[in-house]
Amino acid sequence: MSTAAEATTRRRRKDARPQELLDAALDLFVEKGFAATRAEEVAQRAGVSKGTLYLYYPSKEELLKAVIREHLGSRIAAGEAAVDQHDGTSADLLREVYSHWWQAVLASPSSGAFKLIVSEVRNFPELAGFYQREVVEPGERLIGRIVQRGVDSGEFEPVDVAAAVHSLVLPMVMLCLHKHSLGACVPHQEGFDAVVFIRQHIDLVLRGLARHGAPAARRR
Amino acid sequence: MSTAAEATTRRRRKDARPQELLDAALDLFVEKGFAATRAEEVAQRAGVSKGTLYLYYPSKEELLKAVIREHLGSRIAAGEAAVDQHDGTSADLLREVYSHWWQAVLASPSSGAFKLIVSEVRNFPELAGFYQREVVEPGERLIGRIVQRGVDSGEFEPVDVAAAVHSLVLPMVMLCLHKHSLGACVPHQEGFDAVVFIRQHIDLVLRGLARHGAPAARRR
Amino acid sequence: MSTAAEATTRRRRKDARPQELLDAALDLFVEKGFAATRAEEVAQRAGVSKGTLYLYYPSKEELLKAVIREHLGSRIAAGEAAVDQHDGTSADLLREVYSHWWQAVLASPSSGAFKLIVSEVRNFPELAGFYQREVVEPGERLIGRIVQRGVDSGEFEPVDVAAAVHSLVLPMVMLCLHKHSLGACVPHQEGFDAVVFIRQHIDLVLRGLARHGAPAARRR
Amino acid sequence: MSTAAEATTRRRRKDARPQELLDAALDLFVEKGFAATRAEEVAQRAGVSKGTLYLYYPSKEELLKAVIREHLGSRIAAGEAAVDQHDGTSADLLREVYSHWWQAVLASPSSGAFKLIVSEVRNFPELAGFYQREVVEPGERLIGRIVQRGVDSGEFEPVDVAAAVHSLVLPMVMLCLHKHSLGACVPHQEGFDAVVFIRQHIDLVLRGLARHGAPAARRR
DNA sequence: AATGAATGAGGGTTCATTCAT
DNA sequence: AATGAATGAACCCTCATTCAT
Repeated sequence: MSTAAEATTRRRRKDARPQELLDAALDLFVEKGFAATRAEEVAQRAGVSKGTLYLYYPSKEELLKAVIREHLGSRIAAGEAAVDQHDGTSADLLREVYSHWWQAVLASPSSGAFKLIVSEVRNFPELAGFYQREVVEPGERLIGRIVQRGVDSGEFEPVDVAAAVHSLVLPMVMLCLHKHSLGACVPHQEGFDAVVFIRQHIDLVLRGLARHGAPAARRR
Repeated sequence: MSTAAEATTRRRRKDARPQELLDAALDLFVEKGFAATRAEEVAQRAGVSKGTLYLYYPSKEELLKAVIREHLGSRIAAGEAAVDQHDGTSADLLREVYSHWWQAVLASPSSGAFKLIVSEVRNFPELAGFYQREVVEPGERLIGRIVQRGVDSGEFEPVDVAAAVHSLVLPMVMLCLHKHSLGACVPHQEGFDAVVFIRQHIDLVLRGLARHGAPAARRR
Repeated sequence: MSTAAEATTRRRRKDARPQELLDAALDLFVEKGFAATRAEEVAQRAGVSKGTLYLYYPSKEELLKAVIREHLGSRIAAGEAAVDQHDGTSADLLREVYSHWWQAVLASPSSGAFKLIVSEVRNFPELAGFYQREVVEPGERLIGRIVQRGVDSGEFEPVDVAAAVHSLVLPMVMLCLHKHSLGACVPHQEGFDAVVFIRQHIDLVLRGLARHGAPAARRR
Repeated sequence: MSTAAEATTRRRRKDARPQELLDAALDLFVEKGFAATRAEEVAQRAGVSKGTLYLYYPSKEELLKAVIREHLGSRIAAGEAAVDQHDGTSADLLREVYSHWWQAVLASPSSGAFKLIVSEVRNFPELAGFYQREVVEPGERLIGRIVQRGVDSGEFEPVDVAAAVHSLVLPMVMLCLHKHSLGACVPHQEGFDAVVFIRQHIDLVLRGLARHGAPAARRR
């Protein structure tokens, strides 16, 4: 093996470590909570020893913050573009962009990060500002723009936009929390499918938003 | 003070101990999480010594379970009666039962118990069954009955009742969680009032449920 | 046993703990150094468990500081009074006050505290100010007063007082250090007796200080 | 640079490694103590990596011993020759040999080795024999010979030679210790100059040793 | 020879729980 | 019943040492 290849092999492992540790940490922090997760467990799940964890993250707390940053760092940008380009109805826009996005989040490990925020903010108040800035505000702004667009075009009733946004978003977040709390404990309720529910919820809200006299939101 | 009076005072305090401990434990478990809360802190906040805590609860874990039992033990019965007796529209019934009830929950310390469930179920799976049995099922049954009533009477569209229930309930639970996580950390968002939102959310959902051709849900 | 007696028994142990811990800590810190001494060793030598140490001192470092404070806290006051009251020659005063004092120090566990200072000041610079203030300055001032008194009375040559003080004091401190370093490792050098040396050293220095033409310092 | 020159450079660096490591180790061990110094710090200060340290010394402890050997290995030989050749007064000899030698020691990094001995002998008793054999005994023998020479020649009082040697030597060792402990922490005491003190101390002791009737030790 | 990633034993500190008073 | 001193298992983190590259 050449020196370059050697270095590469070693490098490859080293480069992969932080991600492996973050993945392990997310799983365990979400499952057991930060305080109840031992640093060594995280290391073991990542396939390294206790000491190695500390080569990459200076403390368990910094590891938590890195996990949060990774999974809740701004991901809204893509959505913004979609909103700008869309030229159909606001109802379609919401159904497309929004329900797809939440399905993806729910299916991804990032869904657990919401539980982490809920469980740990009060112990690590720095997280509050980060979450507010990176998730809450851009998220509400994005959905708010869509709703406002519908109101402006006469497609929706002139509702309180912020409230409508909450009606749309809160159940989605709750689905994420549920997935990693009760949902992981009880046998799946027959007949409940989160993905189906997302669509149903949007439909219901869209019917609530629809302007009287305007055509009702189409069922697909 | 007479000896009898002293005895009475002491007795009263003694009788109050378990409740004081539960109150202190709820506060702290909700704020910091179960694992990050020290048994001694709970005792101190309840005004007793560490040892005394263990006279009333055999372990920190049992204390957690008692807290959960206290705050999430069946409270739905009252609602059931209201449903049976009501003879107005289902929309009114929903607004009444539901908005009053959630306002009460949100304002009470019990709101914190939802955060406890979300944060701790996976560490104490016994809680899952309890919560499912005592809260989820009766709660969904209650709201479900009201929605079904509206569908049956032709007041509501023939929607998927379970989905509508989730659309109604999930944001409420999320409000409880928010109150004890982010909401306790960031300065109150101007213009956001949970109680107002509850009404707005019901109105929105009721508009979504309303049968075409039927009169729209009245704004109050 | 009466309640008072009970309390007393328990209290007695509790009151004695800090001193027992300080004694154990002094021994071990002096012998092995601060960093090489384990907190648990200190606890064991004091006859308690690891956790108990932390009921009395919040950290190993605070334990070190308490040890230093205990053994190097101002003890010079007594000497001051003796100097004020003495009305014999300065040579006699020095022999009496000073050699007695150093014999006492050398025989006591406090002698080890000098080794602690030498070994640990650079890691705990707060100790420097304390030692300077509580030991170096009052000590040098005291001895300096005696020497100055002799110079003023014509008993001693008009020497550099500060230098003479160092000539007197440095070997004494060195004896303390030696006792707890080399002196604890090699078989006692035959013929070397620290107490005898203290007197010999004073005599030598006094002969060096003595004014020409004045009667030489008497040998005792 | 030619390959040959490169090889030379590398060789030169490689040859210098052990010395660079010893220098770094002395500095750090003296400053922070052996136990509180990390092997990696030593390597870093010597400009090599952690692993390289272990190519030259099999353990941190062996590094300590090498440091001690380097700085306290027999250096007294030069002094012995000076004593043999000297034909002036013993006082002059003492001043010359001794004051020069100690000034050199105090100014050199070797002064720190005394602190190392004091701090670490009890953890590494092998050091005790080495120090006794290489430093204490030859040093005391050398100074002792000079004093004895003065006594024999009638220049000095017939004092206890061993005691006089201690009176001469202990303050010097103490100066070395001071330099690397308190002296490194507190702002330099105004008016204190170790080199001046060395001369003052010799003068004082020589006056104490001087035979009555014999000419007093000259001030230089 | 040199590096530095990896290891894991070890040590400081915390805290649930016990129990003598 | 109430206390709080004491315990020791457990956990976070460090660092001497190893070894693949």
